[in-house]
Amino acid sequence: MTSEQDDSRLRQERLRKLEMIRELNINPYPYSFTRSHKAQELHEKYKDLPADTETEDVVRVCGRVLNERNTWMFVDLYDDSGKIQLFCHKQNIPEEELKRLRLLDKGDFLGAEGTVRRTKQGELSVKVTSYEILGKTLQPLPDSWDGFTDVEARYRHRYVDMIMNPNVRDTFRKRSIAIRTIREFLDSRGCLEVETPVLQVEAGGADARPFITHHNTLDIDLYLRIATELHLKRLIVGGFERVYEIGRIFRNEGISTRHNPEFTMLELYWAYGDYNQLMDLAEEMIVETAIKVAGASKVTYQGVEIDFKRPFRRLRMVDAIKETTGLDCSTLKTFEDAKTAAVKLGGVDLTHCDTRGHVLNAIFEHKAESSLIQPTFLIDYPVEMSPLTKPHRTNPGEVERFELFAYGRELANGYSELTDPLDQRQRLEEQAAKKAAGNEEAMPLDLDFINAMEYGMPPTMGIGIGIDRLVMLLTDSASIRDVVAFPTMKPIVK
RNA sequence: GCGUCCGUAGCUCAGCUGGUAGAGCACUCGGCUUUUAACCGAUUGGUCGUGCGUUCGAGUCGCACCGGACGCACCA
Repeated sequence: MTSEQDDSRLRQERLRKLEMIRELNINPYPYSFTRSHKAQELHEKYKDLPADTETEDVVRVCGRVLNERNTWMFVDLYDDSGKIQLFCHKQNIPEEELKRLRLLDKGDFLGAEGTVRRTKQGELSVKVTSYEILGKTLQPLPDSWDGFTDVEARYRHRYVDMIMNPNVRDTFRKRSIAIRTIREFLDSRGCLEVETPVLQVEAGGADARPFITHHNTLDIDLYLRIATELHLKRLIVGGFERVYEIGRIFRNEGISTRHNPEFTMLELYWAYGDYNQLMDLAEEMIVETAIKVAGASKVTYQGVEIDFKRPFRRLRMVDAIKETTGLDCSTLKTFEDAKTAAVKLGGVDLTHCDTRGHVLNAIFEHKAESSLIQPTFLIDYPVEMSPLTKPHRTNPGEVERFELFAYGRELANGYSELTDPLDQRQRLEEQAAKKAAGNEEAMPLDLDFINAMEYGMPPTMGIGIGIDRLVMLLTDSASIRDVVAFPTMKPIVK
């Protein structure tokens, strides 16, 4: 096991110092501190101050001590805007107070007052005349020489990760910017942000295994939602023409660098539009988000340049298959034809395929998906794997669905929503039959959803975007855990 | 669930075909210093992931287990 950051020797030492601070009648955990400037503000205000120059300007700064040199003569103080150096010298501070600095440790919070100067070395500093401790640390921070690199420890103690690794804080700021951009984009287009139930009697709207929980007084099992789709569409039925939810989704599946059991999805439903208009809208939103987060529509992800430049390529699934395998799907009339062709290609896992459409999708996933590096809308899916999607207006057996891929990964899924209640009932009954036959990922029959649709639903376009995966791409994060502040971890068994 | 790799001091790691458990950093003490110290000196710190086995002798070899990383599978 890795360190729990509780080495008793180092902690005891800090407890000893804490005791000494208290014996001096100093509160090591005071109530407030009035600051005049953040570090960044000082750097901006005094950017033209020459080296080895003093000012008379008195400032008050506060933050966390992360480094100290020359026996506390130079202290690196960090706030959430950056670093400012403190210069602590007996010339300016009473000697006994100067000595008390040694009761501090790296990691402690400190407030200081003094004048602004730039040192001979060119480092902007606060020449400290008085200081106060604002929070004593008991746990030692990781070695700043080696950094905090243990992958497991970083995720388990994310707060330490954030203290030690500025890029981690930066990633979460960017995540916030991404979500805010999307909100503003949608709000400015008349979309209404709504909230729908997390706890559901049946978990529908996607193919995934749900988490199960229990309500005590009702004495019933409930599922955590695997999608927000079915409730958002009820809102469309209810008369809201543009609704969206940025919500946590829970799926009881494997954990990997691209999957966290809980993740954040944007789902948007917009009446009177179809999947063609939706692709235009999605492009615009994603490009705007990329520019706000990464500064440009072009980003580098894991060494590969990804250009979110409009328009994104639009590629029919059957054409993607043809491009990479040479296979003409129109010659595959039946499930058996498709299976035979897939076996002939080799390397296609058909374990969960029970229809022609699923086989085509498997061929795509195994042969073509990883080659979709630049943003590409894969369009026109087989009807069998899309029970909530409107049939294609011209191509039999297909539906008006797209998925957006970038770096070979799925980012979004959208379609012209199925609005025919009779067709919907039939498709969900087929799903329910599969579920009854043991397919854990098939959708349950949500009769109330069908009932809602029987009350009438306008033509609607709808999309789901994996926010975590989008943020991964825009922040060059290799793992979904890098963009989730507190990723799911196996508990430590003692 | 399967495969590959990994587990030695608080951290980063060394430790050869089996033979006295090490280094740097951190911590503590001391020194030096009115502009950079990631300095100098000394001390402290270990059930070598756990268990069993082979052996005169195991950090090292074997087996099992625990934990982790990555990949695959599952999953958009």
